[in-house]
Amino acid sequence: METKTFSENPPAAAGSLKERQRQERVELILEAAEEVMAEKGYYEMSMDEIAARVGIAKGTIYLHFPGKEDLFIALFKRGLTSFLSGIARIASQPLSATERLKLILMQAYDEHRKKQSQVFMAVFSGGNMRKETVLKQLQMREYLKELASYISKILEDGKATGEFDGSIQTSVMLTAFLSLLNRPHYEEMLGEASFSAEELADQVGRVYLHGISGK
Amino acid sequence: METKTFSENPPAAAGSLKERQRQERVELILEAAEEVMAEKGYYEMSMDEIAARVGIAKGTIYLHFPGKEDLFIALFKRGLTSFLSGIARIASQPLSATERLKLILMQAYDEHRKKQSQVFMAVFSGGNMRKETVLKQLQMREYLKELASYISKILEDGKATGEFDGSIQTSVMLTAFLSLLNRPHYEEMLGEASFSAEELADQVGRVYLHGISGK
Amino acid sequence: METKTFSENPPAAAGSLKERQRQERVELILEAAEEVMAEKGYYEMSMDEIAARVGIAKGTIYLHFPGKEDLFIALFKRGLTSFLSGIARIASQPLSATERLKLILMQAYDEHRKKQSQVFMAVFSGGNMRKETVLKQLQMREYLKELASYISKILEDGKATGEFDGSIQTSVMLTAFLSLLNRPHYEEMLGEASFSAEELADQVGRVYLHGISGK
Amino acid sequence: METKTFSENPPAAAGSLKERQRQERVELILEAAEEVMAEKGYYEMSMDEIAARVGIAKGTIYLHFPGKEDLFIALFKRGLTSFLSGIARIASQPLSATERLKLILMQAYDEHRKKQSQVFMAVFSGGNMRKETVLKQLQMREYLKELASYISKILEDGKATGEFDGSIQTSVMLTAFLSLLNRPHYEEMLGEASFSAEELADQVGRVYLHGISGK
DNA sequence: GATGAATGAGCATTCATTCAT
DNA sequence: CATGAATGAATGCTCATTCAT
Repeated sequence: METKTFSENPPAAAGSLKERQRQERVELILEAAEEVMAEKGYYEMSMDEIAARVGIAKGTIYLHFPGKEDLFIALFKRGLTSFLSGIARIASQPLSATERLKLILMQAYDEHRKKQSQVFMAVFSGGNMRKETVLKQLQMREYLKELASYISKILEDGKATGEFDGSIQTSVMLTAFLSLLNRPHYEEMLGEASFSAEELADQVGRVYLHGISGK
Repeated sequence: METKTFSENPPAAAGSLKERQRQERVELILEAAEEVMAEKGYYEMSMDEIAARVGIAKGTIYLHFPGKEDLFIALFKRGLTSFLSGIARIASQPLSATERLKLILMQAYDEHRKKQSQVFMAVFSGGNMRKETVLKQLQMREYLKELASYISKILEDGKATGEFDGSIQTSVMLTAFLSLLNRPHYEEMLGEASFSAEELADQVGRVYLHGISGK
Repeated sequence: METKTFSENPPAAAGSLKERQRQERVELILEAAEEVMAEKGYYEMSMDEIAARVGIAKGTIYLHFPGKEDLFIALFKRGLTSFLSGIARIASQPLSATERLKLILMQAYDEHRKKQSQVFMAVFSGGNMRKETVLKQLQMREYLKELASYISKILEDGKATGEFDGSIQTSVMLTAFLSLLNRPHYEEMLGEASFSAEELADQVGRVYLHGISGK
Repeated sequence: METKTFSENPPAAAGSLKERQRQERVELILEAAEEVMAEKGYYEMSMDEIAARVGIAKGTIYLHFPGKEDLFIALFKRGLTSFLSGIARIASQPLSATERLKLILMQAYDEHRKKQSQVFMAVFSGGNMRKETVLKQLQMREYLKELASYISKILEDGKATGEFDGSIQTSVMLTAFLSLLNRPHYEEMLGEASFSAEELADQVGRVYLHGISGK
């Protein structure tokens, strides 16, 4: 897809050399921003520090992003997109709905993607940014809806096959699932031992699927 | 001689007039701060705006709180304490563990307490503040542990009576429960219709207790 | 002397009870202010701290002094007056000009009066306060002139008796003498051992009187 | 190819264009600060006013100095260094100790250097700043000691040649000399006519060297 | 008279954003 | 294009002064 129609610059067709370099730059910036964001959160992420980590001048960031908020939005989209692509892959696998949900949990808890998740989970869990900032960006909604629809689809699938309880509203199931996705950090606050991604996914999966009730 | 009665020193229970007024002021400030905090989050909550909303001078806030962080801490404690008192009441009722959890969910989703919850939920969900700020305050940990212990107690009770599945770790149950407590705002993001507190509590409660699986 | 014509208050002739108490208050405030001033200097001397040290309310200070500057002025006058009375006593003694100067030096270096001296020496050595603050107060000039005149008188006396060199202008002698009066604190900066008041007065006196030249 | 010449790194001797401009800016700021400092003292020297006088934005100052204190320290060092360089030149001249002291006095009284002297004299005369501020900066001590050592050296020289009285402690001589260095402003307070630097140096020199005693 | 809570102007400092080079 | 010096609005905080009680 990605039919970019931006190449109107005089010099050339913005071939692939320049463009590739440009994309690289953007990528580096996002990576650094992600790092800082994960370490310090939105408000303590300074453009200076990002630039410094990339090794470019502060002004250069503004060549690629109109402002700090926009950089964050990009970060968010990137994280979500990456997450989504994983979800999409999982969603399309010929597995039971149950299996697919478990895989998604595992992906969410995966340390590897942690930083990226952190960025958009931060938005989910609220309080982290001016809400307008985030919501004003309509595209974000679209991405979120896409995420929601993938999961809803799985939930509906499950209902159809009888795997899941048809009497519970899908939106509630979805909501609860999303809540559980955000790898909890109460652990650290409460001083509990951390679980591995697998363990956590397994146990949380059991709660989500079968509840905490004894039979 | 010096037959001092019990209320002559200014700092402590200084009669009731001054002290009452003082408490009122503090309350007003906290209320305004809570509002701003809920609207904009910690970093965009400015002392100026709080003062303006209360209708007092900026300096007055500093008569009651040493600084912005302390004001936040107070806010946090206030929210958590209020929440905790509800939890404590519920926890002590002669109800089944299951019933008690449901009541707690209802309390958490109650619109009335929403803003207060938001403040300390914000801390839960992280990213909102410099972690040091929050964690340096040891009492906070204590309060959080108290919350955790109330809920853990109920969970253990349930396990003992056979209501809950003894093969799932209490810490996981707890973690999942806390995650679900935070009234989800994906709703608004996803444009879904909101549920009432009762409905939400009921449905989420079902998921938490019995899972989403069909029988 | 002190023929105060301020007693026009309705209640009474502002007898001596009220007035005495009033003077006591003023004295206590000045004492505390002097202390703080000596410890922290003008700008870090806060009305709050002074009030706290006296054990009165901040507002009460304003019943006796129109403002911080005025309090300082009073402090200055008090120190200078006290110093002056010493000078006056010394000046009037039937001693040689030389002896009298030595006594003045000793008084200046006397640890006992240190705090009081510090206050007005601070003005001398400049930089400590907005110059206008000090100079706007014309009376200060008068007091300073009085100090200058006492010393000039001694210097002239000395010239008359041949004790002092008539070819050096009195104003220079005066200026140099005043400079030497301010007990130096380079000592502490330079890490030198401090002298006692006597030693210092003696040695500085020798320099001032006979110069550092070998004969 | 990258035929880098010897001056490509920004931080260090970055060529001469940028660096020169930078030094100019720093110089302008220091000059303005010096002015304000001389007029109002440390506490009433506001960053705003300095910026305004230079004609730059407030933030720009912080590009060159980490904070107000540091700006002051720089000011102090600058004044003292400048003064010291003069002293060093004088001290090394093949003149009698007496002559050298006179030259130093002249330099100190020179109107031209007045403002610069004022800054570090302000530190000398104390009261002007939180003592910690100044003394915490160890280098300051070093500079002061260097000044003291230059003068002590001259004094010792004089004693060795018999010019000066060997029975007076060098530290006292030094202390007295430093006191006299601070061009007295009692003049202005006392309304006396000011002397020219030469006259003043000459007369004060006579006092310092030979004392005020008539033979 | 006292009090001390309230005021609000003033200040140092930060940082996203701009723009001349 | 890239740079990074410059900007200036915004913010937390202090403290002399006022005034209702």
